[in-house]
Amino acid sequence: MSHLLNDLNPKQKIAAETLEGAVLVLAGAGSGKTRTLTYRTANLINKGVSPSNILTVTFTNRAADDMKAKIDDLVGSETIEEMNLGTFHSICLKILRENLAEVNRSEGCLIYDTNDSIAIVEDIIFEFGLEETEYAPKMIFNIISKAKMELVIPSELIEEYAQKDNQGSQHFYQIISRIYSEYERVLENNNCFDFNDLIKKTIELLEDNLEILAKYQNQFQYIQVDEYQDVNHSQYQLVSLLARPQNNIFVVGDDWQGIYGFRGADISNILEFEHDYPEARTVKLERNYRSSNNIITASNQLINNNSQNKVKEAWTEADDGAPIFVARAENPLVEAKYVCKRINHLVDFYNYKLSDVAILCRSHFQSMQLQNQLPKFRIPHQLVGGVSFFDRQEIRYFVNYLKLLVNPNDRLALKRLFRIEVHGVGEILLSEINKYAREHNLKITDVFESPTRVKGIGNNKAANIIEFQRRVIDSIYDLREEKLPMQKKALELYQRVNFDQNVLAELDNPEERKKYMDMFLEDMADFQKNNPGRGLYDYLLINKLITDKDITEDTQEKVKVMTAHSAKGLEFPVVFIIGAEEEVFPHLKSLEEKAAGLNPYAVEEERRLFYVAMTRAEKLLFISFSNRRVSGDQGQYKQIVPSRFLYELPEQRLDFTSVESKKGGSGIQMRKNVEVI
DNA sequence: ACTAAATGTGTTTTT
DNA sequence: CACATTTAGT
Repeated sequence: MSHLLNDLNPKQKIAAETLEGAVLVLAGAGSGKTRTLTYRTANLINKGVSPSNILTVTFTNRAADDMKAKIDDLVGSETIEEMNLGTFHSICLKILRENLAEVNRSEGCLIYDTNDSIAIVEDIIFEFGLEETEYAPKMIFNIISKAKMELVIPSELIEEYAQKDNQGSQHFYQIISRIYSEYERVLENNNCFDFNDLIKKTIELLEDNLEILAKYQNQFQYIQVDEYQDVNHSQYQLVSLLARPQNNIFVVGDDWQGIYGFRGADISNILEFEHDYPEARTVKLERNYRSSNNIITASNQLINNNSQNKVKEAWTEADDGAPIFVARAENPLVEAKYVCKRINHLVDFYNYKLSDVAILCRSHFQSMQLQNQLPKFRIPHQLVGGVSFFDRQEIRYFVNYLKLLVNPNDRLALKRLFRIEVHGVGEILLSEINKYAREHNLKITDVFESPTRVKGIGNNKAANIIEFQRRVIDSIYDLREEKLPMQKKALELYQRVNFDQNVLAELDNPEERKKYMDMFLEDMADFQKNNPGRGLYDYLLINKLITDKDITEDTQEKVKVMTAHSAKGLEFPVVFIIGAEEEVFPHLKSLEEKAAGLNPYAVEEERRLFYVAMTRAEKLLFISFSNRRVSGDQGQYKQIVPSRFLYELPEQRLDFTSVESKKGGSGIQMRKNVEVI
């Protein structure tokens, strides 16, 4: 199998052949880092390492799937199943599921997403009688979440944060610490994990149980981590814990592409790898195989405006290629039309396919204008990320029934069902019911049996609650006992609670929602067919962890629209970056964070994100911005300042165009080289 | 006292 | 334009 490594260049080969000890691969965009990682894995297996002894961590599920497919080509599919390949979250979930009792959870334990977590915090704040204006649930959750990523427990929170934040008083953090500890208690009671728990609880499990730690350390003889620049403190701790004592740890990353600071990612992990592992071997992959020289040169010049960089070059033997097309549009509508026209032009005259094209934006909302215009130009498109199928209201509603079916302890799901189904009882009465249950040491569903005991609940309201209890809760508890295939079970529940009549009919557009519900039930059937032996529980868990589910299925001829974040790791012959404007890209929040001194590197992260966006392009790169934007309702125009990043690109590599809508006409005038910004 | 309708607001990025 | 908060109505 030695020919396998001949596909690699000398540097890549060194990386793929260094199997023992700590290795840091600094790999620029398009330098073949996934390829190297894939070949190294195949090499390990060919050298006799058992696939089950290899742990490979990727940053997204999509990257994991990609790599699986590539390794599959090299070594065959049966070994893939034995390998531990996935995101931190999915790997940790697997470990936790093997040791639920040790982390105070039991069968049926589900995952709370950010919305769920905030809802829990909101309840606690309400229960503690705190003012939501002063203690905004979202803000509190962010603090808790950050603490969990840094492995700070409630009792440590005060001294960790009170001094650092001079605006927050000691008192403020004392209260947050109390909320945090209550939050942890509620999650345990509800038999749930939040995203951070997946990492944090795994570390606690390993630290508290030395034989379990030894077992996994022994299993994961070889550890490989992709996108190491995006690893946060807890993930870093987990990796170093598992890698001991042999420290066969191979990390790949690019400090220029660290864009997840907001999620706790700390690029000093990659910057200090050689300090953490003094024996480490460092390999730099600097040759770019992806983009034209103009794109490489321009993006290099951009990224060198950052102060926090590891010394690294990026070079290519490719030709200059086309210049980078920069366009100023009169307003966002004109900008969207410009993008559409260019795409049609490329398809009609330059032999590009629609699937060659990606449109990247900073924030989801920017894609609205495009979503309107693309169909008008008959350009099929696919929105990647954003509001997914599973975020639709009716799907979210129905998932609550299923969650309770799987995990009867999930009080949040129960509460949401109550809010959906029971009319005439709002926030205040429900908390009275809760209080009654607590004081009399009853389950809340026991109180539902005879609700008139609670003050404020009269006969009419009681009747509604009892009806809810019979139709919904009893159905769910009955169905728990039955041994049915999950899709049958879900369908049965759907009919028993009469979802169509009781829920869908109350919402707007019930017919359309019904269609999505049918799709949902169909998706469950598919899952069941493709994953024999797995049940409803797996289905719910997987949908929590996989947000880019629909990306792989659709390989049709479509233009892809996505955020720069979700474009990471991908490449396209043609890339459009829209909204290259101050306060959009770089985002206003980052500018504010920097101005307030909260995060001096906020704008550097935006620059890295812009760098990521640019380096997705292989041949053609278009960057556009608008001149003015409608700000109020009635035509108040706000002048827009072009992004500072545009000024950081080398002029001689650009081709500047100004785009205006012709008065009274439908066309767009192109004036070439009017001026260079 | 609670709900439903009407107004107001403000919008990062994701596992 | 989707969300939350305020206001009027039952």
